Amino acid sequence: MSSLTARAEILLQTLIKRYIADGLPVGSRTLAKQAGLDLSPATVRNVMADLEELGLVRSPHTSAGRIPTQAGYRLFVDSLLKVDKEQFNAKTLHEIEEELSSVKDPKKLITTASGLLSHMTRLAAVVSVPRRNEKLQFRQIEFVGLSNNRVLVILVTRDGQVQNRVIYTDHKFSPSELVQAANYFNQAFGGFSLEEVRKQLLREMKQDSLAMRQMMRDAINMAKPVFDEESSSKEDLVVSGESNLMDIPDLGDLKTLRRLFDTFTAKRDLAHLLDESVRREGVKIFIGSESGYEALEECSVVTAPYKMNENIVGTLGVVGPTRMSYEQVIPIVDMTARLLSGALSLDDS
Amino acid sequence: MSSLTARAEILLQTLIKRYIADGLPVGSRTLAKQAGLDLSPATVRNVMADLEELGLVRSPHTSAGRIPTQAGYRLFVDSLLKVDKEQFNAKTLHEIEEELSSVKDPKKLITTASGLLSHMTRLAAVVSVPRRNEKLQFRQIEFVGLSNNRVLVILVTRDGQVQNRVIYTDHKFSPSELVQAANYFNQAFGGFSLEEVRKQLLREMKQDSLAMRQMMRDAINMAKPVFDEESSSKEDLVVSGESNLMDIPDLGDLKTLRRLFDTFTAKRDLAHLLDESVRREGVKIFIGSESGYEALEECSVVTAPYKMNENIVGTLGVVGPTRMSYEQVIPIVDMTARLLSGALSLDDS
DNA sequence: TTTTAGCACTCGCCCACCTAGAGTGCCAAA
DNA sequence: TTTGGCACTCTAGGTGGGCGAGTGCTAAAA
Repeated sequence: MSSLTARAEILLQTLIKRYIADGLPVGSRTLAKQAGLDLSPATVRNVMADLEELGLVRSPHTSAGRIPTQAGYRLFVDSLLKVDKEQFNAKTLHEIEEELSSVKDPKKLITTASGLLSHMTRLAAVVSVPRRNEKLQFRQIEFVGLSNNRVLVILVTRDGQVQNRVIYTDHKFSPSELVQAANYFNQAFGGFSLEEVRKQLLREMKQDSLAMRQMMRDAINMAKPVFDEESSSKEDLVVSGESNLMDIPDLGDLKTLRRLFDTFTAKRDLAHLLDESVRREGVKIFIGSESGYEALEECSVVTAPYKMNENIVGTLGVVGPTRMSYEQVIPIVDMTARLLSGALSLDDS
Repeated sequence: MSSLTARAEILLQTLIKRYIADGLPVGSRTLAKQAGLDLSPATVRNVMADLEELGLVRSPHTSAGRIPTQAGYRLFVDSLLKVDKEQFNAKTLHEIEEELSSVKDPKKLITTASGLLSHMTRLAAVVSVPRRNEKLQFRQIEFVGLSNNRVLVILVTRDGQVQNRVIYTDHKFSPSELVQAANYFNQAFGGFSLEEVRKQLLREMKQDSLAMRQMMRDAINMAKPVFDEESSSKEDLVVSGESNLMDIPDLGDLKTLRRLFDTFTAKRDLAHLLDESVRREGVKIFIGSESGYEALEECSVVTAPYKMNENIVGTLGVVGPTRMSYEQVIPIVDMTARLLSGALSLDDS
């Protein structure tokens, strides 16, 4: 890739900014005035011809101006775009921070973050709900007998998260049996991480030594499903502000919109996309078909991972038209990820 | 309301059916052929003029055929429409029944029902999640101490539903204190309905007799929030298949669609609408502005309440264009409500 | 060599106009 | 009361011309 002349870069940059601003193809005349380079339209035309040859811009038809191609956007966000981290004033930032920190429940926190994101960007927001962290410490288990040989198993972690599930047993347990089983279990595994507990359970079941009392065996059998479930629980997503996309003229096509909405509902593709972003810190951008999903062809996705106590646990992002204001969206996504990380980490004292 | 002649009724009925089928205004020529009455177009025109005067049909413009008005639809569903309950074959019905009864978790049952509904009708489906039934029997409460004076309160009802909440206390409780408090509470209130428990709690707190031991007081104070919460917990909705509405030409207007989607997201208006339907058994239909919500002006809503052990606990329904196939939608909504009732009631043995 | 002015050309958009077709309302006859 | 006939109305869709925006190219200027 031969590097562009400084002039070409400036022109490309102004073209893209202009196009992002009003969505109309930009002509040489406009561009010449806008760029502040004191060039004639004719010269600009020559440069545009070069850019077109490089595949960075194209004209929708002969007598229209130029619009950026996907490659053009790519170059733009990679090297032409200077993101002003301070761009949204400290006041707004503070409001957001407050709004987030006022929410106690982690699940609600995710929803709130998603809502904020879509509200600020006026685009669709996606936040991945972190799968339950295996590092969490096991605190307590509780068995509650129900009718018909059913037992309600309640699992509590050290930070106060609760998971529960009804299981079926092969015979009826008396209340005191259940209490005993729970006591045994709590003593045996208290303070372990969920991961360790599950591993240990597997081991115990394999051995199944004769020395093991029936009661312990029951306790383990009853508890096992709850510990298994969480590991198989697939990551979920919270989506909000989808309908914002209906106001965007670029996606005016009902067909496109329909596929987009179906993607949001199915969530599968989006989940994959967010997963991509989970590995590395910082904002990541998928432009058009870079996402690899047909439904997102006309869209860009801006994502950033968020952390909980220094571990990346999930990703958030927004989906909008390729012609979105990256300048504004990027810092918003970035900050929201940071603030969410902060809010999530605070509580776990 | 002067009653229509039999002929007028037949014509109106065929007109509406025809219009529902292909969405085009129906002219006198077509209608004359279709109705099987052996009338000339001219005669039909006369009748149409009468119907127009009665406000049952209207023409979009001079040289178009007629389309039903809201009042026309009303009359149609009220007295002209014969719904064939047997219309969808027993096989389908069985499949649905099986799909529903294979789901154990009540929450998932709601989601599944919603999905089925939208899939079968190709419209948007709404199912209200029943607010926690106050008639439910209290079974057990559990207090789990967390860090920083926080206590996790877990409430279990007889049928195995779990509600939990973290509360802040003014001092740290020892594990044994928490166990004692829970024991006291469980003995005092076991077997009561949630409603009774809350009432009783209020009474106890008012008295606050000196004779009351500190431990009981603590127990009551800790438990109270959980019992209060549920009563204030607003009814929630599960919506699915919204994007089906994007395929419907009647709602082609992006503006309309946008408002509709916002309504689905906000859910408030829909919840009210479903509430309307909760009082009386059977299918209820809101046509166009009858719903009272502007966003639903171009839509009809078909709802039916569902039960759990003979008590109506929620409502389900579909939202679609006014020009929907009531003939098909009504029995689907009806059957789904019945089947959901069945599936919900089975489990609570 | 680079930049600029000039010019012919292309294309999309808008508007005005037209026509065909569908359907109506009304009147007079059956 | 019903019907055929007829004049009328309105929409959808197609056509053609003018306008404006913008281009590519060429030749002259810097």
